[in-house]
Amino acid sequence: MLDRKFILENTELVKTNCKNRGVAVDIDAMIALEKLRKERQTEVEKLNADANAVSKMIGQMKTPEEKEAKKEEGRLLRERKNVVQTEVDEIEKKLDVILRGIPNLSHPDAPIGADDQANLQRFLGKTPIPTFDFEPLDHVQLAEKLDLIDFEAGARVAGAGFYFLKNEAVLLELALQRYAVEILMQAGFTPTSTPDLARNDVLQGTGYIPRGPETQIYSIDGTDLSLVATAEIPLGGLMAGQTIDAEKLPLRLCGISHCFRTEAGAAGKASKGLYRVHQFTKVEMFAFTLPDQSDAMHQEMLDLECKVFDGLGIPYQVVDTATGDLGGPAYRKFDLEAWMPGRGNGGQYGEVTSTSNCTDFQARRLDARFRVKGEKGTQFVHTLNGTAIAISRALVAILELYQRKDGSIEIPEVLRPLVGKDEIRR
RNA sequence: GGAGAGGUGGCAGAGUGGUCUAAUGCGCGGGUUUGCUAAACCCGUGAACUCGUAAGGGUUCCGCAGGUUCAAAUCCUGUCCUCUCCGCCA
Repeated sequence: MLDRKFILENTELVKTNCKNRGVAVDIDAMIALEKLRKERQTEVEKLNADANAVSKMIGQMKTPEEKEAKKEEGRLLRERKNVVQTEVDEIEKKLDVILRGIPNLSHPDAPIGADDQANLQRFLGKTPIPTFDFEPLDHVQLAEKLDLIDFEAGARVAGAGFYFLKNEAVLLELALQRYAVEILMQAGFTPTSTPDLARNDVLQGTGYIPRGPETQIYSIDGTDLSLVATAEIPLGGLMAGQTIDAEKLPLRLCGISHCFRTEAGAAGKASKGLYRVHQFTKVEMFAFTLPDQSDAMHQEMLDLECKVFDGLGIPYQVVDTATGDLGGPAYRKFDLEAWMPGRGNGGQYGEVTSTSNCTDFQARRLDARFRVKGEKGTQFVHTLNGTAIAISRALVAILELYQRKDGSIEIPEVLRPLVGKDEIRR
């Protein structure tokens, strides 16, 4: 959510930004509403002051008749106040809807445009794309052969999009978490394992919308809880409503959680096997920073993501996401797309991480502030998030990249001590 | 899950319908006194929004949301959280 005052003072900038992001919002309607709200609010305050004055007088009235007359006067004033107040509340609601639809500002260096492939700045990781002297299998075939994933059992138990990891896939899942957390701890991130459910107001604070036709979120019937789509949700909620000492910033956290996504409308897409599933495990970075620290923190998160994937020997490209593809909260977003030999026809890049600088957009909704010692007042913190490792997609890349001609799979070197094996073979 | 108690400023803690503009203490900031420090004494001390060039003013906030009333920290309802006891449980 953007600051109202900011929108009023920078109308053209906000309009241009909405256009760049492909979001249609009627800023002029919002400004008109805001003006109307102010007028009505002043009216409410006047009526309120008058009514309070009457209330004070009631105590001093001598005769019951005088008291009754004053009470009546007060009643009338309150009634009128309530009418105008209701009007104010309604305007406020409308304003809120518009305000929540306005996306964050965009980083000046973020490529402008809607088609995300056109003018992106990219760079590649350390590992070159491998060539195979045989026809590589995709991860579904590999997992079948080596008894690593049971999609059918997953479907029987929970429906399509669910799966059982088995055997070395489980060891890989554990190892990948340990590996990622180790790197993050060395970088000063406090590891957490988060609730997998969160209150709906926390979801909304982080910019996720529970319920509704477009939602990606599973909600628990009869409660105001939802399954989290990422640890970003509970980690953002961690500081909701809090005021942090500026000295404690930046605050680096990482969370291990299960992630649940309905993937509504995703059916039929290139989403075979583990690539697009309803549940997976993820290690997520999250940071609360001072406003002037967030750009550097964003770079730090990107560097860590690269470190994770360079370490695993996975080839990838970094994408500086174009404005039209940023979503609501992000000011700038970098994605890592790993090379997946079994994807598409002869291999394709597939998104494996995403790191966003949300500036104060989430913080405003979450009401997460900081205070500088000795200074008056508070300001909103900046929040950032980034995937350290999403197990399901990392598994796709690892299984497909590390397959050998004889059908076995080599374990990436950094994971060997954690898995306790060099290869997967039957 | 059952029974009970409770949520008030940075903290502790008073306040049970109208001078609450929230007592008091601690903490914190400043000052006086003073070889130094401490003590003592004095003054000040929350946040959000908003008006004003400023000095300063206004509105809202007693977990949260509703309700009753001319008037709510105070009464009522719901809800969240905390604590104690019982039950259940990995």
